[in-house]
Amino acid sequence: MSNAQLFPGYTERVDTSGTRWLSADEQVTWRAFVGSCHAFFAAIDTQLQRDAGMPLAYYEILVRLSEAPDRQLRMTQLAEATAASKSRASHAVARLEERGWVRRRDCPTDRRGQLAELTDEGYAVLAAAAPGHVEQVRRTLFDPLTPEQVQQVTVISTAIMAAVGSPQPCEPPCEEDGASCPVPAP
Amino acid sequence: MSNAQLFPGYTERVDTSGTRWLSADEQVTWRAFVGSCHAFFAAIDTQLQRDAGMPLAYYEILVRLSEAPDRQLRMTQLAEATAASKSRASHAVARLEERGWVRRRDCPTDRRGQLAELTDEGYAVLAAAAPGHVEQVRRTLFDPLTPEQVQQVTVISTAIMAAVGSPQPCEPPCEEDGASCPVPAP
DNA sequence: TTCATTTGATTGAGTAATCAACGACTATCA
DNA sequence: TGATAGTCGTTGATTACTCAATCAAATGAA
Repeated sequence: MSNAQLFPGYTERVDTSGTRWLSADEQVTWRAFVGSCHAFFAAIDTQLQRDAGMPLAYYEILVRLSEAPDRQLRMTQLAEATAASKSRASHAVARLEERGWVRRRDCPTDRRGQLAELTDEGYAVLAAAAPGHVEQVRRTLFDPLTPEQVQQVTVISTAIMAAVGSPQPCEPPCEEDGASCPVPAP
Repeated sequence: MSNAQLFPGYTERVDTSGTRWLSADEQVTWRAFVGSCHAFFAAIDTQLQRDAGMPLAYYEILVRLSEAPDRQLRMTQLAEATAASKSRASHAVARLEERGWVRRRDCPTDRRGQLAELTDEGYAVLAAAAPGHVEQVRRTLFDPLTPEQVQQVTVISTAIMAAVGSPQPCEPPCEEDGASCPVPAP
């Protein structure tokens, strides 16, 4: 295996294996992207863990439930809404249930089904966590960017989402959706 | 706790608690960003796991080692280079050592220190994994974006990194760095 | 009806990440 | 020299995520 093949000097080109290696600029972009995403979500998680005792993934579950009619969601819907596998949703809800923030109910229309329901305590915890979390998102995402850059984040995110082949970016609910006073998330 | 306080109707404003809630547009941006990052890195990990039997975090360790002089790095340097804790680096290197891709050596100048060294087998595994990984990165990040948007990714990532307060985006090494034929990464 | 298929959700095993605690060594300064 | 503080790296416990297997109920075709 030759070095030339493995290390084409950061020039934009295709080698004998047909690989379209990254150019020097693309390397910079890629590493900046990976590094910033890592640092960003680590900071989000650290703040939430410290101030609310939960990671972002759990926070998102509480948010989706808070936005749902009657604060209830079928397990499968919850999994889809949080971009998680059914297994992950099931495990996570089990933990949240231990803390008393979520409760499981039998689905009245499908005896296989389960409804995850946000408890009053869960709602209170979410409401208490929201301001600090939103402030953290603002400080590290919106404040450092210009309005044009924020718009670009939306456009770029949508393009990546489409390329990855995922359903679509998860929209916040409409106000007439029947959601019962959701916490403003994010 | 009032709903008005918790759910200010997606208008941009500050409520009585002083929280700067997200506007409707910001909600869309935030959810698109979170969703696309999640989907993107999940796809990257899926491809690497399927075709090379390792997650991105392990791939990055092999890349940093491949770029280092003598393919060696002190554990602390490796942790910094991969934006990981020492603990995480230590655990990860232990797994990679079990697979024979990395070897530990005593540091000659500091008897507390350990050097993680990429083995020939590890290098071969990395070289074999690189084309598929780079192709995945291209398909899901660079191909769907315009050159201007790619440039914006760099600028925006740098701004976020600075706001998070992390050292700086990890640069790819210069060619005169003494690196021993690194795999082109990412 | 009966049987096969699909869907809904959970479980358990295996792997990975975090956190706090620790042992070993170095550096500094009296 | 000796005491103290700091650095290097590992360990073990806890928690989280993934994957494959499983069970139960609904669906649909013969």
